[in-house]
Amino acid sequence: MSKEITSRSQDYAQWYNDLVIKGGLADYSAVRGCMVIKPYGFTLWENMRDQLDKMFKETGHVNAYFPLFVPKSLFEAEEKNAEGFAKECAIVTHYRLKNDPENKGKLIVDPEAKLEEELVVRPTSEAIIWSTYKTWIQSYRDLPILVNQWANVVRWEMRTRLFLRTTEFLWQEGHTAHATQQEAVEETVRMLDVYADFVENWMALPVIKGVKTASERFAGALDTYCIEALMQDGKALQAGTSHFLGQNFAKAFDVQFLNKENKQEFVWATSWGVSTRLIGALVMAHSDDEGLVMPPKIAPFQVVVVPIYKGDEQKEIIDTKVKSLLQELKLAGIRAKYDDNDNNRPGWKFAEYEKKGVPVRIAIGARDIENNTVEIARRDTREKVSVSIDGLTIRIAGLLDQIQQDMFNKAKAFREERITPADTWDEFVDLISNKGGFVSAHWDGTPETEEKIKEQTKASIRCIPLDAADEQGKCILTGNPSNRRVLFAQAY
RNA sequence: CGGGAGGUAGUUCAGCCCGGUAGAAUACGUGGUUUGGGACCACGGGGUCGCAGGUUCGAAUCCUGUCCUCCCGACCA
Repeated sequence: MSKEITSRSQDYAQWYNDLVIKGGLADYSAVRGCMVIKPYGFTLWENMRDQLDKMFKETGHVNAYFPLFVPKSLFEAEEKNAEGFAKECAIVTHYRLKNDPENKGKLIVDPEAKLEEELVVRPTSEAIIWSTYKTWIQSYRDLPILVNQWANVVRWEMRTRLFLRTTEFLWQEGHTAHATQQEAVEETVRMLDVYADFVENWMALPVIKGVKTASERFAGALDTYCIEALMQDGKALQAGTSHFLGQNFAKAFDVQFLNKENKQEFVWATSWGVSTRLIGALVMAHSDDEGLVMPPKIAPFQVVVVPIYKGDEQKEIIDTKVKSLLQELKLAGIRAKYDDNDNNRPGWKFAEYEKKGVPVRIAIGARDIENNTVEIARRDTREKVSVSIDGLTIRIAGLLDQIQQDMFNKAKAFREERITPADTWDEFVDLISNKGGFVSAHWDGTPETEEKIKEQTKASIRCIPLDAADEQGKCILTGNPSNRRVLFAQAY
């Protein structure tokens, strides 16, 4: 990698950190690799969570909650899954502290309180959930089980980044059990579609649906489906995954049911998840140098109203106007905030809410009262217009829709611009290192080739797109035959 | 776990090379003037300089050790 790109990516990391921290979403915590999600960031997460939860319920799922701790013996039951996560597990070995006899006021782990069996802090919940499902399932009449849980998980990563890769993170994980393979595959694809729908229509972020190659597959899955998004620095980000687990977990945990023919069968499984990483995707995809840009549909505040006044008299008149305006906005289902804090001046507030990415700002001052107008500024384009206060709510509602749509279109145009076909190795290398984005190229289907390409270019196969057309071609590296193109990119 | 940078006021950092009364900006508190793109004045509170040793009359500064953080790499959602 060239020096220039290295420094550019360093700048990008700085830009990203500033956005997250100064935008008020999150901050570093005192705990290694963990972050504090601040109220503004958590409200965003809640909005995302509520919508996803609604979509899960619309597709027949229910929520439940399983333990944080997984006994090691359960964890190791599904071999591939255990192996895949073994290197990044936090483990509870003791259950008690005691006073340090040699160091007053300090505590040490009580060696007497060693656990007979260590507890793994879940990096994912397949093991604990499937050991439970065993007790829930006897007959085909118990199927399907369509359960989701909202939870935290812990993965002891070497290096962390706010939202994108923290030691502890929040997510949802769906775990379903089915009587047939076909049903399970359908479920896997259905949930991938739900994710794509959510990310595109609520987060205004276009994604590519695809299947992972064997080496990128979830540990223990037969197939991993994914949605891949493109960030503004040209790197790809896996935004969500949906796994077809086959009968692996059923066999590992001995989950069988009696079918209609009175025969024992292993159940078929899926799991799927998205995490607070989506917030990282949102930040990297939409923000500009002024700060965050929130898609209206999930923005913590959709509208902020800033009063501009001299003296209490003007303030009172504005207050009255704004009060009825806020009421109207609320009735229309628009999340609005009135910032009449007297400690900060309007200019300060303008800058502040731009950093936070509030989609629409309404400024109202004495001049406006006189003319029966307000000033509307949209965050995404930073355009300002003065409009009549009559019919404002309808105008704002329309504007929010427009912003949502425009943000999606902008992100999509950016991505389309950066899906480039490559037919020779030189072309491929040039595109990956200089242009970035997705490079669509032929691959011979072997893990060895995939690995070599990754070593040489740092680009991995992000996915085999679901809509990839059959096309005869030659592998970009080996020249061996291939019958469709896959998408390569450098990734987070 | 390798490479780099860093730990000094709530925050961002200067001071360190060349040892000698701990600083700036910003944030915070009080009072006042302000308010259409990050206001200004006055006064004020706030730091055992990451931690532990060592050298020295004297250490933020030099030496040794140690812990932690960030960035890059490896690993990964």
